[in-house]
Amino acid sequence: MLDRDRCLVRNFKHYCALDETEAELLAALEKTPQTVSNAQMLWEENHFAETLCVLSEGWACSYRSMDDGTRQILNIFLPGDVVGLSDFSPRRHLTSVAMLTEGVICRFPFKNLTDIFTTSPRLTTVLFSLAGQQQAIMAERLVNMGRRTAREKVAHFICEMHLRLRKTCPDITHRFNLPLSQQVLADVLGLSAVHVSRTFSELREEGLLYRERNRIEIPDLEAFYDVANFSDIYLGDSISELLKLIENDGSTLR
Amino acid sequence: MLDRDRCLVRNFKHYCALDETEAELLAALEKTPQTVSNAQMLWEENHFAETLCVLSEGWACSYRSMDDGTRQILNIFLPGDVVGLSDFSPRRHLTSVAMLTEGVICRFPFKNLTDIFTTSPRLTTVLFSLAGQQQAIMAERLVNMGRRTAREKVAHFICEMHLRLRKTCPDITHRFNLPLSQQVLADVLGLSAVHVSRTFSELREEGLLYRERNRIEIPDLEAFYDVANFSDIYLGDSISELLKLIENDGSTLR
DNA sequence: CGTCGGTTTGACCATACTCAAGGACTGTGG
DNA sequence: CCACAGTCCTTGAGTATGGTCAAACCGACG
Repeated sequence: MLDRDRCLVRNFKHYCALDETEAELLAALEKTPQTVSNAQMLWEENHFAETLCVLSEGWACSYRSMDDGTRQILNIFLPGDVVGLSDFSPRRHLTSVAMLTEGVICRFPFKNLTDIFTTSPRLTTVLFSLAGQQQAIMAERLVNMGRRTAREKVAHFICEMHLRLRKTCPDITHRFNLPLSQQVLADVLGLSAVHVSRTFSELREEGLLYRERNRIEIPDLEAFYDVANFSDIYLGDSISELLKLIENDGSTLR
Repeated sequence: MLDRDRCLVRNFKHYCALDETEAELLAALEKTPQTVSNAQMLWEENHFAETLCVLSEGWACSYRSMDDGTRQILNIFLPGDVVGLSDFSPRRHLTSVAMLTEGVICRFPFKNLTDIFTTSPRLTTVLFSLAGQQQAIMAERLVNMGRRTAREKVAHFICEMHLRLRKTCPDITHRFNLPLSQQVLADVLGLSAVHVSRTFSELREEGLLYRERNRIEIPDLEAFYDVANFSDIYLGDSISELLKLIENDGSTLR
């Protein structure tokens, strides 16, 4: 198995040492890689939820379609993310998920997840934390939608993406690739595509942000974070800290 | 221990049979009941997260404070809810939590949660599902904020509360108590208090919704659900169905 | 070279915000 | 029993942010 097929194992090793059993449990989630094209749907709203999946390569998003034909995007997924964790509770998917670029996904059945619950409390904890992180991202977006101007919304979202990408590619500084059209951004931020365009123009004229095709450039990060009122704590991954808590006093653990 | 002190056990029994060990694990979460007054804070944003808590009686909400003094409420908690599940990942609380009425809470340390992970895969599954449900509610609210008018927002939120309350008090029909001021509703919905007032007036004049103090009356539920574009699937608790899935093929379980 | 998706720009409009004043009700102390 | 403060709600007038519609543009790609 190639390393690029073991996104999750790599990801999790970042948080805690894995023994063989654990590595196997995780690797089991990525046993069925499958290439998918841009805009391909992984599943649809209301359909029976048979599998989750790991996004090994490419970008995806979950969304809800509205009656009037518009949609609200709820989450953007990056390589290494587990997609569908939040759809775990109801047996039907609450959201549709579609690719935003071409990529590689690995579907796996719920059963693998419950296997992890029964076998490894440590992995369970990490999974719980991952779900929590996704929720934190959504909470932040809720704040964004409710209490910020279009300008702040756009800036804040760019900051979020910038930071999330830096976590896996620490060499990113003030330039990065953002394969999202203005229509997609509008669907994320609850704005119209036209207004997103105007907002980009505004930011460009002020020299705060340049965007060309999918290329983003932020000349002065600090100034830009300021526009967005961006605070990064909600993305802080203190999972490893959390695990320490368990291991230190949790003699019952393994 | 009185039954009213074992909110969670009662709640969980709704989903699956509990053996003694499991009941004890859950009861452990409610060992330290504590009465709290209206508006009392359970914890504050950015503070070190030492405990979660079970809300045994009363209503509470989590929120994020903005620089300009306003706030965005993220979640409303009802009796029986576990508060802070989403704050599990980062060691600091990402949101403040305050009571909306007087009530009773039971704080418990993270350790209890990880104990459950190590001991009972079934409870773990249910907890995971509960976290998922809370996320589903937030997702729905995100849709609400991004893609609906003030009128729909207000109506939708009332519907959500109506349904959530009915789950624990099935005798509620078209009248119920909603102890939330218009300012609080505004903070939930990303509107101004003034506009919430106008919206209520509009709905009242159309005979769709009456509100007096904290009393809500919905003369025609179907018509009202229609105004809200409300679909109840996201609140459907299919946890029990999910557990069946585990038990049926999961011979490893217990 | 023409088509297509994505973007830009303008003109106009609507939804919801702000500010401000007044009203209704509750609880308090005289 | 009344005066008062305090909270919550209502209503009006003016404004602003962002939506809609429509046309033109631009670069990619067949």
